[in-house]
Amino acid sequence: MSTHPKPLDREGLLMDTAVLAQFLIGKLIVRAFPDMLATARIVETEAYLTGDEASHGFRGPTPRNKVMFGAPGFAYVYLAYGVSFMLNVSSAVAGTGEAVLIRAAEPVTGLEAMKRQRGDVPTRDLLRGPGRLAKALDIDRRLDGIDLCSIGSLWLASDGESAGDIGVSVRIGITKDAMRPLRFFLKGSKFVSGPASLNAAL
DNA sequence: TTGGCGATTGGCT
DNA sequence: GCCAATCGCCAAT
Repeated sequence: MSTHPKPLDREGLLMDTAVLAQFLIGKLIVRAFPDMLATARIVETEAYLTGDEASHGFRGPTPRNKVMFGAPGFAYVYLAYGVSFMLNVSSAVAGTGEAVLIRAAEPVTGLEAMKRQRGDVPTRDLLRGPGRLAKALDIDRRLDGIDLCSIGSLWLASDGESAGDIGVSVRIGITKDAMRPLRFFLKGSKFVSGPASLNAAL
């Protein structure tokens, strides 16, 4: 039984959402499976802001997106294209509808549990892409609204290691407000998703 | 009550 | 590279 990594402090997440998206690169996401802990290092995120037409929060709070309008550090989980779940971290003070999408991560521990969820895929592809990440970590709407700053079924932690160089690009898969530089990724990581043209290490 | 629309993925050409 | 699958959400009827 491995030790449970200490959750991030909620107060420490109160910052500009685009900055939080960069802050989360290199942090750990921890999933408690019945038989083991799975952990992964976040390597790719996107910020969704107030006044951002690509954001689910753009038209104000609804039953689906209400977590975005709550306090920071809670999970906003939704189903995309009727096929894939997306994990977001709520950001900014309550009343503000902003969030950070977790797009990809590098597996660290609990590979067996994650491969059990995903089937026979290469380790590199386990958490490469937001839908794959959610599937590997068994994340769905049951986890919508859970506290990511306390030990439970899913939380965020840090192992104290610095992230490395962070790259910036436009966000993937959106059509509105498509030119904003709000996607962040760990330069050189083979666990990052998206086209090589966006991931070039400049 | 309805229908148009996705913050994607995997399979096929 | 192209595209269908699949379904919850929500603005408009």
